[in-house]
Amino acid sequence: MSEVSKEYNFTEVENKWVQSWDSTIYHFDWDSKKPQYIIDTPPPYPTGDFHIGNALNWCYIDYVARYKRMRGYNVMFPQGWDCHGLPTEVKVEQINHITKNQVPREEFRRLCEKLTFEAIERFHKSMGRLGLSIDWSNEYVTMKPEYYAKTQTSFVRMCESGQIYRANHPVNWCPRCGTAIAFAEVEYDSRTTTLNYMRFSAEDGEMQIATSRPELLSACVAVAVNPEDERYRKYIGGKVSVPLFDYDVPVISDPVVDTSFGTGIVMICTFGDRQDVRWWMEHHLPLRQAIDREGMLTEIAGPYRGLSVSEAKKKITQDMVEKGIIFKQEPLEQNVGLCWRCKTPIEILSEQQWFVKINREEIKKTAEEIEWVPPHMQVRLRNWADSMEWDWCISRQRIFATPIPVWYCRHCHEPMIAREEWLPLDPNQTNPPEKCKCGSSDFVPEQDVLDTWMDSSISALSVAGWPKRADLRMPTQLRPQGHDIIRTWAFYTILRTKSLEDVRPWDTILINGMALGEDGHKMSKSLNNFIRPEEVFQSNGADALRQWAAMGGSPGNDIMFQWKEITAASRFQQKLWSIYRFSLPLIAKVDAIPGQVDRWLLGELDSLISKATAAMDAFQFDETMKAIRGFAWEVLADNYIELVKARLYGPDSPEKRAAQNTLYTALVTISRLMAPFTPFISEEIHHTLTGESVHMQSWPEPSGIAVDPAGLAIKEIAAALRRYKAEKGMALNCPLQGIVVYSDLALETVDLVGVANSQVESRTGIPQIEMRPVAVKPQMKVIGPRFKDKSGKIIKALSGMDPALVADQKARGAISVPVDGETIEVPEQAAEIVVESLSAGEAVDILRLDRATVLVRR
RNA sequence: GGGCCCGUGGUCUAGCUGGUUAUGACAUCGCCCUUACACGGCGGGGAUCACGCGUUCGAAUCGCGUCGGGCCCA
Repeated sequence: MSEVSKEYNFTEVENKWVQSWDSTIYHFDWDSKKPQYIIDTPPPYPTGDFHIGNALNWCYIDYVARYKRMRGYNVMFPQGWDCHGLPTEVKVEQINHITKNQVPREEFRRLCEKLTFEAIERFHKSMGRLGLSIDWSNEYVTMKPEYYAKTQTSFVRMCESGQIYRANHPVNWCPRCGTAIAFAEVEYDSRTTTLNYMRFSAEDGEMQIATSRPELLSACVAVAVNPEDERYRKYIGGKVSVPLFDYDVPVISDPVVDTSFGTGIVMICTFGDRQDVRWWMEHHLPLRQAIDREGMLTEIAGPYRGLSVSEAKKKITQDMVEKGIIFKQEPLEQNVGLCWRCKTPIEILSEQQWFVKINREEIKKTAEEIEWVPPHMQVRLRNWADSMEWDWCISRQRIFATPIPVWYCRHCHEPMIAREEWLPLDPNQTNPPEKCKCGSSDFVPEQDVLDTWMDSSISALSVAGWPKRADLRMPTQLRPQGHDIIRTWAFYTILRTKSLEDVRPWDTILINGMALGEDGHKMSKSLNNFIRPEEVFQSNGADALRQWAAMGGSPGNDIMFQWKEITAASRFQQKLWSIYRFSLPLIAKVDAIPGQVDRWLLGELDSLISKATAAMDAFQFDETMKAIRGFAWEVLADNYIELVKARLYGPDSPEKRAAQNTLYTALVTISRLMAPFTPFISEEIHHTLTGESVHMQSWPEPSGIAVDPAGLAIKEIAAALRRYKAEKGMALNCPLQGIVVYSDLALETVDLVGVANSQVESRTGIPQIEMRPVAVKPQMKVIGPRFKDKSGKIIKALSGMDPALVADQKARGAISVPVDGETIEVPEQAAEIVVESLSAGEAVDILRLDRATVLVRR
């Protein structure tokens, strides 16, 4: 018991508990009668580094999980791993010095899996060190057959219900990666290109058009002008000839054409940009594909066939300048779409791909059924939904991903979609056990694979038991995630859950901000503001990092990482440790009747519990921690302990036992309130005091004790005496000649004697000194609502009245205020009187407090 | 060009269903080693709450506008 170290040794304590905790207490109980609280935890991409941002996300989830468990919920805090994806493929190629086409598909996939498993292991270690209460019995790994069977099942079911289809449709295409990508994977960057002015010959005269993409000339399918544009009205409905390639295209009109851009005439190609796609669909134009999957020009480009886009651009421009077709060039600032992965400019190609239908209205409606924390984040999802123009392209031309369970009949070309009972499967490894409708059993496998978001967008369903469990636990209760993936993960999850099971995925979505570096920029290796959680574990421990995550800012806002916050957290832990170290040999869990000061402390503790509970229910972790810190530091340590020290050090008595028990209660309660935030130090304290794990306890309930005003008065007197001594330059333990406290609350003196180290006399009534009202202080919140627009005048009049007169009237219950010649009666609460005391030459100093007056003999 | 968010002492931050003494941390200044803690205690200084207009008896808080910053998108 007396072996408590002076300094809190976080390394020793945290390592001890990491090793001895039993993680099965965090397992979800599928048969429990308690209300369920299932968390749809983000499955991170494990091949990356474990960084502060990950830690922040998980801290938020862990606070909620631990709190809800303590509140009596059957909590599932599962963890998944979103494995598939191009970054892993690239890494495997680098590590093994191969390209994916040099080894068999299966072999390449195996290499990717190996790398991923190793990465997951590293994450496990860091997560354990962070003290997360994860339910590892519900871990999922998207690259494992038992998970991707679910992805495939979802694909098959959505095909059956017509929500997934295969079609020739424009897609965003990365020529370098050789794959289709979704809008969510397109980044934008501004580049300077050239705007070329060129001549097209029309039936009567010529039309001058401006384009930044002359290499797409052979893909030109129409020329458009604004119907309001007087200059070109006569051409509408006619034809023009495409130069160099010499074929006719129609001149159409469309109000979207910007008359002030270039010449006001636009060349429509299939496809230069998204606007081209819109026009192409609206005006039912033909398709002329001039670029192939490798980013080379096709045969319709004639002599330019086989050139890359940039080579073709150079060559065509040069030829047209020489022939006088291009007559003017100017620089143009333009935003171009890039592949998020390799930053190559994307092209829009028309491709045979698989698509998921997007029902914007249904998604937005479902989003409304979900509670968004903070609420404005829902707007981002709505805006994103409204900006979607085509369906979600889900096929990818990659290897490390969930295979699309489809074959094509070599004879009739009909697709054969796998049956659910055949899953999981890779069509490249197995043939369908059935013949095609046409009778043939000769099939070509689908080589494309599914977008990785197809895996992770069923996370909520998966953790809730889909598709096997008869008692599907949908909706889940909480989705915690960052605001950066609202348009992807949140959007796709809502879409898929609604499509597959016609329910919302979650009751609540809690959005966290990004972790910023100390320079205020998003934490990244390239900016060199990158902090590893391990650094903090080493220097200050996991509890300190967890406190930073809670206190750094309110949820939804970006949170800057700051070492000084970590230091402040450590100091608080040290403070708590000192309180604990002081208390341990003195406290006891005994029956005792609390005195005034004890009831003040217990009342404050009650209000702390209420405050913390309300804040936790609203996911306000910063408020909760702040309230706990404030209580432990100011209320408990600096005031209560200082007041009761004399009792605790003194001989056994009912008063001593009351202090012992009160302090014990406060410490146990604080350790429980802090358990969700700082699981290690809370456990150390709680376990030593009670012999039980804090993580098996329930959340504290208020005991219904109100703050005792007498106790509060004593605390204020003690503070005033400390201040008095400080001002007089006395040591704090310097005895005073004698103290008399006057208060109607009949104050107990036991603690005041100790804290002042002096004789204390307690009297009721008012001391024999003169008190003079010197000013009137109008109370706006009383006057304002009652007298509305007259308030200003009343306030002015009140302030100008004789303070003695007002004090007199106030004592009688109402105050008459002269305003504009009439007299208005205001209630006595409308004014406070500022009083000055006159010591009248007496040999005492007077300390005037709200609840007491203190005379100190000089 | 559009949407969303933000702009509070030197720095970071809370408050923002309107009520006059604006929260906390770090930093800073003065005093104090008081039998848990100097990683501590006590006391102090420091903010026209970005700017302008408006609503209101009253605005950090509500509305409009301007400027500055961030994120997402076109």
